Amino acid sequence: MNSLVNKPTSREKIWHIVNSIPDGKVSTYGRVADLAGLPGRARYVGYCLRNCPSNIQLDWHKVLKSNGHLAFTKGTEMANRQRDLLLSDGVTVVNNKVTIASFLWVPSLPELIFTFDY
DNA sequence: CAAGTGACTTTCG
DNA sequence: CCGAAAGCCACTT
Repeated sequence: MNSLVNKPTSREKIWHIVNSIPDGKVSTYGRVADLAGLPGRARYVGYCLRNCPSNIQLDWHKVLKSNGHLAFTKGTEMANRQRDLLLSDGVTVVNNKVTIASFLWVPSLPELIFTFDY
């Protein structure tokens, strides 16, 4: 069946998944890639977050490394910004790191499917 | 077209 | 826990 809308590009899929992460939850580069249908493309997720148009709103701060660490070196301006955004979402950040076991977003299949609006 | 570059991940010591 | 190595792939030079 024909779709009425254009196919999203890979980076649009990534942005969509990132913005689907609920407040108070986090995900990882690798998982975002998987959920966007781009397995093995964790580095590309990082690329897309760094190079996103400044006019779109993106919850980039909810994306962490696979071990829960922020992607930025502790103490850097970006790390501090990300920490503050996470804290204001209710996510605990200790030593530049989030306890993945407590805050990882694990959507059910229906929840994932309905992140897409038709 | 070849080579360098990552907001990455996993494995191994 | 830390670092190195290898795998990864889009993008830039």
